[in-house]
Amino acid sequence: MRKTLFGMYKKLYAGFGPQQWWPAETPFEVIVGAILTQNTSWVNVEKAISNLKKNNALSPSRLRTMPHARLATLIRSAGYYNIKARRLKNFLQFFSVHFQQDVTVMAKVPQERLRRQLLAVNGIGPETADSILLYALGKPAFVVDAYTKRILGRHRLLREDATYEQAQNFFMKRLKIKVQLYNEYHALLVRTGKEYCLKKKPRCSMCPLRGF
DNA sequence: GACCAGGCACATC
DNA sequence: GATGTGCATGGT
Repeated sequence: MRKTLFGMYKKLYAGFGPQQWWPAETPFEVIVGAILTQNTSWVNVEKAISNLKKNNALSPSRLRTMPHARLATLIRSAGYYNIKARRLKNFLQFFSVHFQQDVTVMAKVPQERLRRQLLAVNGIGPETADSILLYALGKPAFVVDAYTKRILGRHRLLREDATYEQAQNFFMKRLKIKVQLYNEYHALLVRTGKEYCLKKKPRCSMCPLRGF
């Protein structure tokens, strides 16, 4: 098969199988995780989330009304805990005012409009917004992250310093607009990135994309 | 001890 | 519009 982005997807899927993303029990937990995982490894986020659960704090009302210092302590393991506590609270304020803390209400807003609204929240950038749209709300937003750009860059498909929108358009213009495809593709890119497309010592010879 | 991780806002030029 | 910096823990 000629080099296509769908061909790349098939190679990844053949190599790794389904990734079962997003690892969370509820859409709200997806949103919290999306904010906590900013520039942070997922294992550290898992600890923070389980800590929130253990303290019965993982609900919109609890998080919104909890003192900043308390929240920061609970999410400490995720790093940047002061900033992330503020960002969570920014989102929860927005979530309360516009959607009555109800994910199904938020999901009724048309995708483009909702994306702009999310981006207007301080602390939510393009990747976090698209992660929420795709993995919490099931909307077809292709999520781009550092691994995505690195992999495209290493395969000379796009400059590694391309903007978020450039990388996202690169995928969305070439793939069918399908939630399940976007879901699995991003998860597979992260999986490959973690295991093989490392920054300093890439392990290309073992990568499912070798020879692509 | 250096390097890295499923970013983002903000300052400055 | 591009480029630099602060934010912080925990694993390799």
